[in-house]
Amino acid sequence: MPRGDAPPERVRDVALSLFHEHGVAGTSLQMIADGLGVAKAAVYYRYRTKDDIVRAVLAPAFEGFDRLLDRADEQDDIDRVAFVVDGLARQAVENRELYAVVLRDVTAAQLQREDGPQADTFRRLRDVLRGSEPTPSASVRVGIFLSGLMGPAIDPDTATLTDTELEGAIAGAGRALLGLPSWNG
Amino acid sequence: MPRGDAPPERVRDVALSLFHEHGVAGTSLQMIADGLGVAKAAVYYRYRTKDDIVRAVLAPAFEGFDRLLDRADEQDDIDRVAFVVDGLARQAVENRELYAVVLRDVTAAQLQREDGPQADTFRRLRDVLRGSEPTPSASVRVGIFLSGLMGPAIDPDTATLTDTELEGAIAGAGRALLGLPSWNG
DNA sequence: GTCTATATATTGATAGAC
DNA sequence: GTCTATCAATATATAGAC
Repeated sequence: MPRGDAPPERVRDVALSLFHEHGVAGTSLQMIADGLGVAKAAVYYRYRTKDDIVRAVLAPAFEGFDRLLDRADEQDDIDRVAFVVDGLARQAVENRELYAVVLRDVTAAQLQREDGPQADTFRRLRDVLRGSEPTPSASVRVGIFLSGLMGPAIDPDTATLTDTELEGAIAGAGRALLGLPSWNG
Repeated sequence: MPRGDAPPERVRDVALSLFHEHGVAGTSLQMIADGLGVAKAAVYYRYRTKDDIVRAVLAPAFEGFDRLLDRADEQDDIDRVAFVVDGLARQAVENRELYAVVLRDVTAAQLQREDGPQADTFRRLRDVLRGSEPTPSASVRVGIFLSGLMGPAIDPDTATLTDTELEGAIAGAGRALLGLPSWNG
């Protein structure tokens, strides 16, 4: 790869790390360019605005959500919630930084609200997780699970866990929270 | 109250609302001054730097945490976790915006890491909630509860709940998550 | 205590050379 | 495709009048 080359994929990687560390609003285009080792204008050649970069960084998370929800639709009603809980646990662990930004960052949340399809995806997620009994208590537990999902993934306290251990622990916690039978008890 | 008066308490209120809506990094001193209806220099007369404002806004949350932990120390071992869960649920509901910023904002989290006492408070919180069996799974569940705590409090989906309902639902979810007997079943 | 005016640095974004 | 140079706007913060 030639010197100074900054393909869109590398821009996304560097931007994601910076978004995770400093937040979207706390990350400037200069910081992204510095992280890539190029000038600002080289980044603007790939993306027209900063918002375009943010959208490109966040998009894979929503593709993951949508794929998971589509497969969940094919499950039996009884297994559906557990299927989504397990899938979210796996995706959150596999892509810790991305999920932390998507689920925590206020600027990212604002963009999501302005984007119809992404807002729909979150609605679908909440509907499925709420299950057959949409009580207020169930809505609260869904909210805790969704916003708590990335907590352990970025918590220094649980940083020593392997991906497999963390994924199992998050899935188990999600089942306990949503009143599902646990896979190990 | 005379025209243009901006006591420190009002600065904190306006700043907190802006931090909650735009994030700490996404909030400028001009925005705070505009929200107060005064010039920037009037805000600087009360606080020397923007960081000072952020610290003044976040401080009450840590005072609340510390008070709760001090009272928890006086409880029997058996009741201690439930006592902290209930207390956190109450405080999160009573001060939704503040807890959302403290528990979600990346810039706020950075300030917390740089501040020894605040980092200690979070350690104490995690230690108590983890309970007598500090397994990795317990650590994960504590992480989910702490980072999920403010999810329902700012979720439009559960915005129609009264404070009492929401507090009860969060406390119940925390008990289910941390393996405690529920107060209502 | 609050104001206007200002200083200096950085922001997102563009123009044009190479 | 990447650069330097530059734009207008905004950032934090200060000086000094009232």
